[in-house]
Amino acid sequence: MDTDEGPPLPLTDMLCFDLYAASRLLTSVYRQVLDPLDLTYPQYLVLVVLWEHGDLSVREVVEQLDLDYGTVSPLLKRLEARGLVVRRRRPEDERSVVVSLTDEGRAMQDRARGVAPAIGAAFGLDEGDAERLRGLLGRVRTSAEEQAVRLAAGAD
Amino acid sequence: MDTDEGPPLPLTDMLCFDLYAASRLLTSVYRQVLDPLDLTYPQYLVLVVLWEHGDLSVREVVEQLDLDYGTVSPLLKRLEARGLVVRRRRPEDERSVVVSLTDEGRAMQDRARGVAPAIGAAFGLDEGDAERLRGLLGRVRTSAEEQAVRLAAGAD
DNA sequence: CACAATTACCTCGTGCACGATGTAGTTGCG
DNA sequence: CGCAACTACATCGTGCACGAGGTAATTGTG
Repeated sequence: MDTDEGPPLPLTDMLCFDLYAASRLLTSVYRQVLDPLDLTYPQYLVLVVLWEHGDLSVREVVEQLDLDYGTVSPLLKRLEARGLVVRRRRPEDERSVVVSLTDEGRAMQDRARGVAPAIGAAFGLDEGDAERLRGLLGRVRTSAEEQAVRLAAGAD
Repeated sequence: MDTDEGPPLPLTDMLCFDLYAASRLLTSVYRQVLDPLDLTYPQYLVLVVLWEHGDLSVREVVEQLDLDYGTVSPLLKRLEARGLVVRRRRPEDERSVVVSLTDEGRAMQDRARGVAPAIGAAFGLDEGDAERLRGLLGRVRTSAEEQAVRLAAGAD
């Protein structure tokens, strides 16, 4: 057992702050790039998964983005108000709502062609380092997921 | 000729999503750990910098956390309402507001002793990988900062 | 001294982000 | 069938997070 309490500012706190700050900073780069398209980063993410997968239920969007219904629901409402997507109840299961791209939503894919390169430049990493970063983040996500479950179980 | 526009889902999009998802996930772990203390993650961050540096002006808190006045101001207001900090106008410069810990704010440091280890477990990285991740994130932050400036200059 | 520029801070509006709660619609089971 | 359990969504309240816009205090300049 390790009773060491570590330095006054433990690495984990700093590491988490780095992650938090880097995430906010990249969102701000997205903001600048997406501003001409009048899109936010989460809205862009929804469009990305729709461009890739076509029609999706709200549930599937929630799963793809790992977000809450309470976040995605009003987000889709705004995208629908903007005319980029439509929401329809599925006839064979009236609980389910299918999200589909409109023509304007599909056209947005062309207008967003410059987004990824600009973000790539923001990272400033070569392919190897980018892959390394992805690997480390993937391990963190897996591990944090487990820890979240562990804590939830412990605080029953 | 090179008409290659890259894969349909470029790595940068996925990498940024990984960062975004990892950041949210770790915040959710913090949420579970900080919930008994009735603190949010940004509130905890403010306390961390105050524990380390002692009295700070609002400006210094903003700089330490790389946040906006519009974010920090109400955040400090809530911390003051909870009795963890006090805000006083600096007599020699009435524009400046000094944030100080109360006794209760200092006492919170003891109660928060378990936070860092729990977060460390969430990362699930050994010291070497943690350092590597920090290094990569540091480079991303530097590079994204430059790109942000570049874009701001380009969109004048 | 006047007064423009700057600094430090606050407030407001919009959009996430999530937990809690509510509500139709569907399924499972005696 | 009757009805409890479950699923898919929506809504609400709170707290960031940031841009825009405002105010008071200080500094710089002629």
